[in-house]
Amino acid sequence: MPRASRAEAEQHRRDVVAATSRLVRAHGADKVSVPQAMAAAGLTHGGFYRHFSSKDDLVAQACAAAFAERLAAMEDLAEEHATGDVPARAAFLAGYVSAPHRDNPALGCPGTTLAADAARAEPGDPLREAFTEGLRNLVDGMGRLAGAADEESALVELSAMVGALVLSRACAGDDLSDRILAAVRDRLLGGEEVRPPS
Amino acid sequence: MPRASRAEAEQHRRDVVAATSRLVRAHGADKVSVPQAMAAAGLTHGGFYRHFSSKDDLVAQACAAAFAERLAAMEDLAEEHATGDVPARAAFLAGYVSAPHRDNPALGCPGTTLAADAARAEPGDPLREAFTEGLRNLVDGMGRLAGAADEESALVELSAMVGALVLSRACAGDDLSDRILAAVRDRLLGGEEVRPPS
DNA sequence: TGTACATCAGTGAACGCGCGTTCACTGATGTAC
DNA sequence: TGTACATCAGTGAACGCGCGTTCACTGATGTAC
Repeated sequence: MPRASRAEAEQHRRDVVAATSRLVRAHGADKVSVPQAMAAAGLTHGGFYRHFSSKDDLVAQACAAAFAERLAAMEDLAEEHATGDVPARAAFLAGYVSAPHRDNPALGCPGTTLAADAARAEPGDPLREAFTEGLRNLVDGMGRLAGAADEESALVELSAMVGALVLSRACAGDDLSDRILAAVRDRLLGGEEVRPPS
Repeated sequence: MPRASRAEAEQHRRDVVAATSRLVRAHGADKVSVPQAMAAAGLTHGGFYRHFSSKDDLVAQACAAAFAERLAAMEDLAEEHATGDVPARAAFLAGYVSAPHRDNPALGCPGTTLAADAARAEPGDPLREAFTEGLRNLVDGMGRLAGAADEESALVELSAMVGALVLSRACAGDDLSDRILAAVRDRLLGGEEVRPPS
């Protein structure tokens, strides 16, 4: 594959970002190498620097893509439940604080999987910037889902949700893991009956 | 230093674990190398395998030490406030969900700093085991601080606290970081007046 | 529409580096008498 | 208490490996006429 068309090349770039977005959520930024990221999109590592200025650049783009994906899912959920009997907020929450989300970090919220990597990055680091912007959008999105609740409520809820996911993943396999999810889900839903999103 | 006495050697082992406990909380398990861990205790890397069976073994011991340290601090707090006018729970919480804790991960709660590493470890991994046990003890300790509240409440509170710390660290430098801490602290304290612990 | 040529996406070998781990060695510590 | 010797904590060089990054090269794509 010595020369792809511009459209193909652009698609390759998107493929690498999408694949890395999943890999990095599952394994952490440090555990995903440039050759692995390229291979996940069917390419060899040599062409990497025609698409990205550095590995940090790719990771930051992967983080932004993960947040964008999650926001899109939230928008869909808001539309689905706009006229239904189950509030969109409850559906979102029940899907978020759940065993499937715990067990599939690769497709899960980057707020739970990339926070540690963002925290360890320097303040000027592109990952830090991407994470911060993504988190801001996520908080705004939650406010919209809940019907313009105050920011404080959105921040408290999101903290509990993220903390529950992070802790339950860290002790997955132990009884405690399920108890954490159940406790936070029940408390945040306040006893509401909820059909989990499909 | 060709041969230390047994007592010295045991002290060296403890020094390495203590130093690694701090390094690993600040930078993550992957970013701390065996030579760095040994150097932090004034040793060279060659003698490492007389003390530890592998790097994973050291990291697990460092995790356990970090939890033990935190639990000891909780016990002290409980004693200090046993007869005071400020409930121990409120003092603990105010210290936990705070800018100093956010800005000093090296000495902070391993529940916030090592959860990501534990989550990415395999279920049989010694780090996973050490984290799970430490977390269980932390939950129990919170129950005792709050005066035998139900486990569900302790789990919900701890999730919110950990989530707030993790997210605020990931966007430190941005306004959002302080707002997260303030929101969770205010909500959990329910408006109580609190003197932060020294 | 054809032709000539410059561009550049992707390849695969190579670079220097730090990693976790191993090992022969040193010499003070610990022990047996 | 003194002596002889085995033990072993710590040293520093070395191992194979995978990392991020660079580079000469290939040949289809894109463009100018």
